[in-house]
Amino acid sequence: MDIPAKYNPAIVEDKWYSFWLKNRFFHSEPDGREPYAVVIPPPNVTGVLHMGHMLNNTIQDVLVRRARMEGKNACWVPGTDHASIATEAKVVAKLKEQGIEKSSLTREEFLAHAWEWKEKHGGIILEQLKRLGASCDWERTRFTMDKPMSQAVINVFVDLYKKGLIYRGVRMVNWDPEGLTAVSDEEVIRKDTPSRLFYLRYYISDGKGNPTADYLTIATTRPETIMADAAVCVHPDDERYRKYAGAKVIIPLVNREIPVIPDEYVTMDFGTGCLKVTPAHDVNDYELGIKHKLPVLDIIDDHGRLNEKAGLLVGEDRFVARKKIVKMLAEAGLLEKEEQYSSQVGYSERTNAVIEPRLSLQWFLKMEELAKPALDYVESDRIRLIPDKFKNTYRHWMENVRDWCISRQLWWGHRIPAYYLPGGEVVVEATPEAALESARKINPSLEISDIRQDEDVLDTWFSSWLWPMSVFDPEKPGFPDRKPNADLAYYYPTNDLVTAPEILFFWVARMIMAGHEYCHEIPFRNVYLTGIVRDKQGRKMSKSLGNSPDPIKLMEEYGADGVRLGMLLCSSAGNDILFDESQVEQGRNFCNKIWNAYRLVKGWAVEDIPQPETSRLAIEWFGNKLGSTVAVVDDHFSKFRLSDAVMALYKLFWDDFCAWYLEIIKPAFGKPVDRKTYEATSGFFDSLLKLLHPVMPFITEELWQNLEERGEKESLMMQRAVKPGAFSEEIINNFEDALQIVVNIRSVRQSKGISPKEPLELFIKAPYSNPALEIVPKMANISEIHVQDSYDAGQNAVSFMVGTKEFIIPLGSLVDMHEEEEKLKAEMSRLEGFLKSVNAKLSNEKFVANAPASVVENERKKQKDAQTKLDNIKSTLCKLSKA
RNA sequence: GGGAGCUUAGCUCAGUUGGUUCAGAGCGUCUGCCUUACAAGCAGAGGGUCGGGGGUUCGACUCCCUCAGCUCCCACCA
Repeated sequence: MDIPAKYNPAIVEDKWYSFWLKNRFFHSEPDGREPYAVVIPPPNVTGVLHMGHMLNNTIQDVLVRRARMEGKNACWVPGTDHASIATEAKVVAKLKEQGIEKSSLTREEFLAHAWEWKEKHGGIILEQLKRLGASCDWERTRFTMDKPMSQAVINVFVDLYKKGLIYRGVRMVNWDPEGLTAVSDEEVIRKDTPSRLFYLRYYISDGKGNPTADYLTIATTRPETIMADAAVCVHPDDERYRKYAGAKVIIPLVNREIPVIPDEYVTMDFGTGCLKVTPAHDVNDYELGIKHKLPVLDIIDDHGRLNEKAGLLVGEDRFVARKKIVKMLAEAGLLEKEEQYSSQVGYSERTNAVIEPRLSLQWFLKMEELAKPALDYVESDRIRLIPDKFKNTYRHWMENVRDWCISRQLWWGHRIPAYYLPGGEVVVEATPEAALESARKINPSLEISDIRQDEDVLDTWFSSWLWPMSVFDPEKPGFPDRKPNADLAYYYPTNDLVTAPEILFFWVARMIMAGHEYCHEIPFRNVYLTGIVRDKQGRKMSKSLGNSPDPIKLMEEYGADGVRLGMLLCSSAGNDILFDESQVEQGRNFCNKIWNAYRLVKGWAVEDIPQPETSRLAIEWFGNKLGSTVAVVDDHFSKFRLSDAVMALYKLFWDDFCAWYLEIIKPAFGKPVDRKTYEATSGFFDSLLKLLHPVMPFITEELWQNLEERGEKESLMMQRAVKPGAFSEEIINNFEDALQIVVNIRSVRQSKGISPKEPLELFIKAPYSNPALEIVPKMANISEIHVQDSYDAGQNAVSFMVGTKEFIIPLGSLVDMHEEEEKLKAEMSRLEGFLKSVNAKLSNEKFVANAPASVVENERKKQKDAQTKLDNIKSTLCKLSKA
């Protein structure tokens, strides 16, 4: 035999992927068929494939390939995201390695570097997806900063601004002192961080700015911000501090007077019940400051260092300053005590720097109006979240939505199309020329050089929220009334979106908003939320932990199909995935199983000889089994129960097809197979390959191509899917009863140490008729089957039951009759107990009255079956005791 | 502190309006096999009082309450 015993994915995968590409099988254009569209969650343009991508894209590919085989016009649009902050951080780091500081470059120079980086690394992740077998329409590959895509972003900004939904305002933002940009609330990760709580003395002023002997003690974790204090706040009901109403205290070291103000915000039993209010550096304090009209003093600069307004420790980093000021306070006798304290500190998701709450001028998008219809779509199930538990989370977020800070102090991204006039006025237009025109309405003498464009770029998500529209028709977003182009009209709304729950709000919710605003439509019908891929210990896989396997290496070792199957087997929607290499190993083993089944069938000589009855029976059974399993698999897929669907296919192939069907029809070694059986088997193989193809595209294509002569442009991926077939439960049940008999006989052999080579006889109590019984002799090495009224227990025997029937195998001296008797007695008492509970149920009038008829009927059947079994056992026991 | 969710076999998970012989699957484990498709394999077996307690019901893994443990989201007491 010249087919190797082990499947080698390496030599197969490249071959077929190139073949698919060459024939443009992935490409889609609008036509008369029903469309099926999926847009990829665009990965970071400079990213590399990680396990999350593997899972996500495997699922998308399975869905897309299935739709394609169902005859739909499937279109999976790939692309990448410019990921402004992440990419800019990478470019900055790269430049630093080369000894170039970002600050030494102009915007244009920096962007030139960034584009160069993008051109060099931008394609990597998409190339990696090809290894996985992703059937994306690569001719439609998009990048969020492509010219037309960018234009869409700008147009939308202008449109929303003109609708009054975008505004500029001073807000407390999450400042990332490392990335030197504001980040959104969602990009801040709160982590329990051990810190210290310092108790500081603020002496009461005598009214002339001099300290009295009396003082208030406040607790703070941020002593370095005392220079920015605007007040000390106490609870109005706090007896301890009532007498200080209207008093002033003196900030330690700084010696500036600030008022003591009352506010319910203070928690009396935390710390000392006395709170220092620092409006510029804390969100709550800022709110308090507005309420009590306190002055705002900002003492921290962009880099997180104290600025000249601090007066003390100018130029020191905030954390260094903290240490130093504590020392100074201690030396001045103003530090009462300090204690360990664990508090929630915000960290930047991108740079991991401690977030500094900071006041700054930013662009915001009003969310309330946009959120309302987006919530309705999900509430009314026009958009389905899978699993639907995420509806709750989604609702909670949409009902408490806050305005979206959309400006970022970066260069890599879509530059905000706002232009400032010398007089400070702002105009927002899509182009500098249009801006000038608008500006001239304010001041007719202006020239283009007089207006200055905003330096900031837009949040990345402000472009990705248009993705499902702009990949098809970049002109459309920004112009709600324009007619969609042919692509958008045909593919939109898309069908399924597969993404991670962590970006449900970042991305999914906002796409729904944008879709409503600009297409008056939903962007997709189903949102399948995958789990987070974690390692065996439940830790999220991440580069920093180093606990993530390299997907490319994994595919090299186990094959893309093996990895795909491994990922799918353990992925139920919304649940996190505890990744273990053994799952991928299982996938590889399954590939090998398929490979060897093919090897077996392909190795047979076919001759025109009579078909054995056993083969006819097996063919009849497997045909029915296949029909029923396809229905089950389709049902699982329709409910996005992917791992169940895949497992059903796995068992159909491994257990039903290989372990039973092939073993039954397999001719003796060296003997030919009859033509009828061969052709049926070949047909089954064809169906199985079609069923498995969406899950394991490479190996199935390879085998399908070899199964028969194929045309030059024929491909399995373009074949029609196998439809659920009509099936007879009776045929399936009869056959599977026969299989159960085989299993029981094998089990008897194993437990009694009888070789499979030693033939045995089987006795069945009449009446018994099951056409499938014919397979038993071949599969269990039974020399004769006797169906007769009674079995004379003159010789020792073991028995077993399948259904309610009893089967007996005479074993002579091999069997320990005492042991058999004990076994039967144990079974008898179990059955008696069971019967008792069934009888109790049936004699309960309430049960008979209240339970549905079918349930009662079933109890009656249980009763009858149990009774039959019991009778059988009793009569056997009786014979045993006679013998 | 508010909200959501989870807890079923050694591991990962199913269990679909409360009712089929319903306590399941895969992997792992154990036993016996290198039986010419496959040891990445074949055959067989064992394994759980469904987190604890209470309640509703003729009937609860399933519904309610409660306790314990875990996860996530939101808000944050400085």
